[in-house]
Amino acid sequence: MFALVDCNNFYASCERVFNPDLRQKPVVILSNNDGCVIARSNEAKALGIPMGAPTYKYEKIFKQHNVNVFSSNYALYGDMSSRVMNILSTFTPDVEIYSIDEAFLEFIGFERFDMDSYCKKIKYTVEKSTGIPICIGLAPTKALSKVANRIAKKFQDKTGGIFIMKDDSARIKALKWLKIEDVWGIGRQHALRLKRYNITNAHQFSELPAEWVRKHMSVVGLRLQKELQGIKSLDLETPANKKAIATTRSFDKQYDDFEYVKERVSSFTIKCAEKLRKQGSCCQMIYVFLKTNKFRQDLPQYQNSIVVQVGYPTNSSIDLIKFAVLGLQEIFREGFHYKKAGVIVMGLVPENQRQLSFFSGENPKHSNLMQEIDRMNSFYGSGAVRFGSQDLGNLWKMRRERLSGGQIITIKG
DNA sequence: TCTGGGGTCCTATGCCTT
DNA sequence: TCTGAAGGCATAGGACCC
Repeated sequence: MFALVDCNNFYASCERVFNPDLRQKPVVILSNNDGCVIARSNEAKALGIPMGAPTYKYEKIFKQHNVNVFSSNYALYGDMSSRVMNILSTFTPDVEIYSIDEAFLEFIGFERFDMDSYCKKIKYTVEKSTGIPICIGLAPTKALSKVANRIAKKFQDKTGGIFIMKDDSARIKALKWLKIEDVWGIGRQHALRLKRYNITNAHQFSELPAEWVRKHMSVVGLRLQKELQGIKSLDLETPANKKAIATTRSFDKQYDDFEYVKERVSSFTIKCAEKLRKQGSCCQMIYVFLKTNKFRQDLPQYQNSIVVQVGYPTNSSIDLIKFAVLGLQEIFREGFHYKKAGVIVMGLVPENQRQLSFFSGENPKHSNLMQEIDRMNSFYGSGAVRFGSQDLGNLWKMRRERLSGGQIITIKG
């Protein structure tokens, strides 16, 4: 059996842990740059504030209904998330952390357990120790546990936040209830196509001929279909090292100056290099892109990207900046107002397995230097040590005007 | 004025080698 | 030596997730 444990309105719930006055009140959390709404409490949902709503369009509604609006505070949410995950792992050794607010639990050898009361115990323990409310869906496969979780959450009054798909008739009833566009793994495009064939719920999808699903939705769709039929096709995934690492941001304003964009790209590259070293990886390619503001169709539009082959595996910030700026010079065009740029490092190999080249390679001194920089940044705070290409005057800041006072208290040992 | 960020997997295509 | 089939690899793009 698989359980999907999902934290309710996670970011909003985190803010409430640190400020209990927010209970029963509408709360929304904004994206980076305070651009749009990325999390809402139930009260905010009831006001009709949709996911992804642009902040500026909803300011009036926020004011009208005294909505508590917060900039996102990922350090806080990450810390709360690991507290929840730690507790979950005391209930079964088989846990897959699926996202910041969700985990799959597998129960092998629990046949004699009363899963009803076991799930209640999980829910009670998490909520009591962290203050974060959760819902649990239990079913024979991962995809079905997603469905069960949805039911647990949707009908909380009846389910108490826990739903167990006990037999096949429960499975069929649940799938008939679930709209096709709400099935995990079926996005907008697939939902549109399925509806054209009069497939409107998950049960109809599960009954489609396998060849049709294979043809139109590839092996991914086929696996999903089997899962919904109750045939296990997905296992818990063990955490692997990342295959690509990205740092991309929208700017606070539009910029047309090369030096400004260069500073941003350098900073993104440094961030990527830090993430590489943290994971113990080196990259062999670096992808740089930039684009104008797609929402300003009245202005000339331009976007471009480039993959720069580094030639040797490295995680040296110094080297990577060099290559990223070379790439940027290739794609930058004068006369456009840029709104977003990003850096993605790819072709990752483990640091200790890199092939050294005779003719080119990282300066051996870099490794020690980077270690020292990472150490100082971790001690004095991120950004304590900067590179010449970065904005030394700290001119650029992400807009985070509505940060809550939530503090993380870490007790070591 | 103001619309997020970071990932994964799969397929199609073209080129090269066997 | 030529030819076609088959397989490997890189790349781009689409679809999905949170």
